[in-house]
Amino acid sequence: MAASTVSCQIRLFDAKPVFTIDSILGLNLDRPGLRNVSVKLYRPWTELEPTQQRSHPIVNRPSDPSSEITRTEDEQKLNCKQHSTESYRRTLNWYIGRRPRTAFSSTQIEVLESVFLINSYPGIDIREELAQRLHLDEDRIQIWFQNRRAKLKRSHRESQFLMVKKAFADLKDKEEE
Amino acid sequence: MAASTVSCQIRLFDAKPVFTIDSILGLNLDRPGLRNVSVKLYRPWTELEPTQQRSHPIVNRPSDPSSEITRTEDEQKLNCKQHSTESYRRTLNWYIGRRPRTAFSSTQIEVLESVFLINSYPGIDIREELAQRLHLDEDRIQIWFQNRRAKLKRSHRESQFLMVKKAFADLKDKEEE
DNA sequence: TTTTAATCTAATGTG
DNA sequence: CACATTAGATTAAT
Repeated sequence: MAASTVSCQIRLFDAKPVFTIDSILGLNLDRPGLRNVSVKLYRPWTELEPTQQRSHPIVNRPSDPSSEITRTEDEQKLNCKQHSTESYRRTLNWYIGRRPRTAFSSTQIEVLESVFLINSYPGIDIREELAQRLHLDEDRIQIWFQNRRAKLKRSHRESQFLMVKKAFADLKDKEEE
Repeated sequence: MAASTVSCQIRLFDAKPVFTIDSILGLNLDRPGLRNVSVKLYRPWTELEPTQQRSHPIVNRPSDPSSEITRTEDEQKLNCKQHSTESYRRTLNWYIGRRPRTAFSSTQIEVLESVFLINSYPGIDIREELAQRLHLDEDRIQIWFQNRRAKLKRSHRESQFLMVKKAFADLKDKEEE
């Protein structure tokens, strides 16, 4: 397996890992003309092959379940983690082979929200039925419920934070009387 | 009998599928008011406390009076000008529920662009340092980089589109010869 | 009208 | 599955 060619691109970012803000600003201010230091910039999307670029399936039409996009193996290959810990590598994978964003219709959202009201942890059976009814993949249903739960939790945390904040404010007002 | 009331809430999620999707949808149609799950959003800036945390929520102060290029001319104009309409704008923003648009100073932009040149995905540590240096919230820094990446990507897409377009045009010219 | 800060959320990776 | 993050899309202020 001639797999050694894969890793070279990733190496570029690990090679020069540390730029302090000081150095960046120094580079910018002191030598404005010399900014073209041969540092490989991190612009993953500029290296996308045209063949992989999907046209623009921005709107996923519900009546067309055949628009399913299969995961490429390239992504797995790029997962070659030798000694990483850099966030760079993660984001690199996120650019390549990302599924086109699904745009749920309002009626789909309506149904999903209704179900969520009753049960925010639908089992596989319910998810499958929803998928069939809404002409969506079961994957999308599952992701939707995950994101929806996260949203609910977030809002709960935030409202709690506001309540605590207000409690403190009230306490302070009382002290001043 | 009284003790059994406690457990019901915890069991909600592993409960048997008492609700079919049909019944849920029926419920949805019959009682559309139930659908509004209005969650409390986190909008701290909408709380108009008399004790302002920031002197100017709209326009940020120029960062360093000590070591900077005197670019403050336009910014001073801005500060004066904004005063008359500020309360109105605040009310409007409260009504809309959107954070007042942050106006970065030119020096802030300069620094951000410099860092972006080197690293368009700054980690939390760099973002925090930038926030401290530029007297901005780390939130704003993160949003700025998100938008900056989107801008770069957009411009890249557009230039690619133009290139493809031109390639087609050239091809056509050749055919006509 | 154009640019871009802000928002929302689908998608992705990790643990 | 929760969680943190990112990208895509849109809104709204300049």
